[in-house]
Amino acid sequence: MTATDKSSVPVNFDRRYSDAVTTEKPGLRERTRQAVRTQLMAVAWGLFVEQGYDATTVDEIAAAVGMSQRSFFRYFSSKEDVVLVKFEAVGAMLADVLANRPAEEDAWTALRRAFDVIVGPTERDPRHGLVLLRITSQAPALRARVLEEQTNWQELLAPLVARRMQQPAGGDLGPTALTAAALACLVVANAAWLRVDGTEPLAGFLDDAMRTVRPGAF
Amino acid sequence: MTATDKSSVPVNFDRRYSDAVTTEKPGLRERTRQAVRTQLMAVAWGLFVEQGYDATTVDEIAAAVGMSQRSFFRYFSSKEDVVLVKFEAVGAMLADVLANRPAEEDAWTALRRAFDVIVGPTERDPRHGLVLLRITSQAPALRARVLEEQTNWQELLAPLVARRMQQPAGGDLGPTALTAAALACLVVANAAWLRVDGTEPLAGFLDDAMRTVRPGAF
DNA sequence: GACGACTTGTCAGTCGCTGTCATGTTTGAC
DNA sequence: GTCAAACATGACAGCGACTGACAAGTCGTC
Repeated sequence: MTATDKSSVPVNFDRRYSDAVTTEKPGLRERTRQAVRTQLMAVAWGLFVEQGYDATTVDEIAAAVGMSQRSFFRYFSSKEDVVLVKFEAVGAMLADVLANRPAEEDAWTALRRAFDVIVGPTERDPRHGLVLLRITSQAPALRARVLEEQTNWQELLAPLVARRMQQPAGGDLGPTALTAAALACLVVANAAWLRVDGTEPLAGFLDDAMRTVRPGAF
Repeated sequence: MTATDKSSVPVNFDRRYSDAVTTEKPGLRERTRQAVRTQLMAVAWGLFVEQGYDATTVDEIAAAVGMSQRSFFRYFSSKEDVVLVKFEAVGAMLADVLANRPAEEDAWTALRRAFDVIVGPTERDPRHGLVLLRITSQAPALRARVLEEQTNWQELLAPLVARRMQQPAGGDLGPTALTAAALACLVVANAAWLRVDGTEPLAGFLDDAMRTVRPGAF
């Protein structure tokens, strides 16, 4: 996925924030840490689905994996974070796909194709995506945070979009705006898809939305 | 920004029908309540500007107006609410202006013109808008909530946008998407404007953003 | 085997927020 | 004018998210 590092960082030196993708040689400690994190997420997710996000306390989650509440917060910076990490990964994937789209493809089409990273899985099995959307839409604070996370995607994608647009003037506002518009379409499409409980393909909604905003594109 | 409410209605309009209809008018109690609310907002705002949103506790705000913390929460449902009410008013104003734009104006242009409700005041005096943006961007949870509030605007505006678009098919997804895209442009423009500290006109940023998303419009 | 890096639990405390109860104070009916 | 219902407030207790500090382990390395 990311071509960042495999050995550039000293083995055990302040790894607290580094957990983007599962690397292969992070050392035993880091791997157990990842394992705990994963387990924590799984358990938390189960509880969220079962009884709702708000109704689930951090104490419960911690107890369910047999650790103290304090330790939970050593793995996740907040309760919201447990959900948000799922979205952070998506941002990186979007950027990756977008960067590898054919150079001659126009920005809007490339964005649409990048979104296939999200659309694809929902067609193979919509359940996971639906659960994710349902949980995030039930708690207002969480919903808000997800929205904010998507503006982070914006910053990731905008530079890649800029490369596909020929307008050196005007700063990077144009590319950012176009990216933001595309992401807005994604959000709208997701909402529509959730509203019909995934019974109609997400791709259709997304196409509708993006074609309406830019008629004539793809 | 300042919500000069329905002051167009004569002061003692309901006086003569007061016993015939259930009073929708302020009434003394409701007016003192509004007064307290306003004072609370003013004081809170001062503290936010002075020492930051996160660094200001609800206890402080309450003490500054001489009431208990408990009573603060009888006027605002949350600390965030003190800031958010400023945005709720804007949504209504946008809808109002949009509804009154000439019917033959296309949707995108009408949206741009509606945004003048926001842009206008920033040209007369950018300070208020800048402070608002600065406060809301410094606290992540708050920023997220503002973003969410803007999706509420979306629901307000989308039906009005729909009327300006000729495509009965496809449900209301198209209008919603277009509205969301326009709002995304607004957000992006605001961010750019904040980044230059208001030294360049917001209108320019907004025009750039919206023209990039829909070339050829207005 | 000892040292240092790392992890954990416990405890105490802050802050946002809520329910409840016991006081006034206001309002509206009689 | 009186009185009861309606409302506003403060005080108190409590929950849940989150944090800092400390002490007690665990584990890899030299």
